[in-house]
Amino acid sequence: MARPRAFDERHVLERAREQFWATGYAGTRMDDIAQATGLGKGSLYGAFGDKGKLFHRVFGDWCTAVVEVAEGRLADGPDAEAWVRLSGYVHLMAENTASDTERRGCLLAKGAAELAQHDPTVAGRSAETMTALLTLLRTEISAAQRHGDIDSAADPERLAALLLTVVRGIEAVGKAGLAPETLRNIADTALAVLPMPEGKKRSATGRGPARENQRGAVTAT
Amino acid sequence: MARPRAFDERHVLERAREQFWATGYAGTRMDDIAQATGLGKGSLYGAFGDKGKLFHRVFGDWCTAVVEVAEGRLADGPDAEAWVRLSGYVHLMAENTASDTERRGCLLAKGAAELAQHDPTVAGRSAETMTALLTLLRTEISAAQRHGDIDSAADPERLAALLLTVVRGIEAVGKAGLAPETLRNIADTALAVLPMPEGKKRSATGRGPARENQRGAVTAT
DNA sequence: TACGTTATGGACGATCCATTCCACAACTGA
DNA sequence: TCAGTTGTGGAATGGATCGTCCATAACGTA
Repeated sequence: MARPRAFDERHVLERAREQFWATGYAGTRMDDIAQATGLGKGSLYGAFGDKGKLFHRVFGDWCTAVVEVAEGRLADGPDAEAWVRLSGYVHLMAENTASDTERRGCLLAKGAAELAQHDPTVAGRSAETMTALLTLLRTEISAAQRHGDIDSAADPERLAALLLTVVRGIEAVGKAGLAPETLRNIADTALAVLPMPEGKKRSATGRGPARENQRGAVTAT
Repeated sequence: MARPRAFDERHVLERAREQFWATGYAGTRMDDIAQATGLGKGSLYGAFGDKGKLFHRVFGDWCTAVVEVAEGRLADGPDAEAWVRLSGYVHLMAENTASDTERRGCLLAKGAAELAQHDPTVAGRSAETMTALLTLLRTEISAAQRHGDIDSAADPERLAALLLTVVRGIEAVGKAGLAPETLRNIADTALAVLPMPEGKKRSATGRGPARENQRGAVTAT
């Protein structure tokens, strides 16, 4: 019927994401994206609308990825391993920030900081993402409570909010300049202070389980 | 000797801060600032250099204020009240974010998110600020430990990093859209999970002490 | 009071950037 | 092979924005 597209949409979105991630919304020019993707401006605008729509697309995909990473590690499996999943997730998030040597931070945080105040779409999407993460964490905490790894007297909703705050906070203080090793320690400490059931004991200063290797994989934070 | 300035520098910096705070660095125009302050561009540039220098000035002042707020509440007073000071500070920070109805967030977080990656001045200043806060929190935690309000087996350095992360994290999740009441709960929960000495007991879900009124005062977050 | 110096503020120039436009290319169905 | 449709890329456009310039104003000093 007509000339087919010569580019892969996913690929273009990836490149666009890199740009927005690196330089923020206002800081990236459409020319940058055109150059980074190899597309002409005509194709770019024809396929994605305008700069705002393109960012919303990228931002939305990122939020989806953030939740998917969490879903891949939380709220699925036997109660006996809930604690391991939970601490694995928190450590993973800390590791992501700690190994972000370029200090790009997280596109979710960056986008929200820059645009949430004036852009309802961004504000809404980031709020959705937060509540989704909250739900996953709460579910996992409840599981850990059933298995006796967390004091069942504690309110899982509140602990989930605390953990989410710590995870997002690690990102924030990391961007603000705290050392990578400090960030990893924070994750350990946060897990260590979660209330244990009577009898069991975890040291508040103790190190967490061995952390997994990161191998430079870029994971949505 | 010459014509004196017709404006108050502090006042101008305040207005400039409002602008940067509301719309970020890239998002504010020098014309906006000129209009907001009533100054002409000539005066503005004559007095502050260029946009970058003006922002650095505003950002630096903000960082100073953030530390001063903390200094005004922490690390000064008898050990017996250390815990009260600590929880007062954490609650104050949460309240600031919770009552930030305009969703402006914190200029420190916003500026760091937007510029730290490419602007060494901003990066350095925000890092300094974090370590200053860390020191204040550590001092206060040590005091609380001496008085027996926090388990002395815990590493004050680590607990301080955790609390700082929670405070900054509250700002982040607040900007991302969590409800004000949730933010206040997070502060309570974070304080509740701090390790108590053997024998004493705090409930992980218990509410903190009554929170002070905020009266709409704008405090550096 | 006259002069040198600094402040003022608005017009101006130069640049940057999002978006549009257009001539041309690639493809399909008739 | 031709016509119709959609994709392509780069030039052009129009508006926005940073920073400068300059004629003038306000002050201290001689």
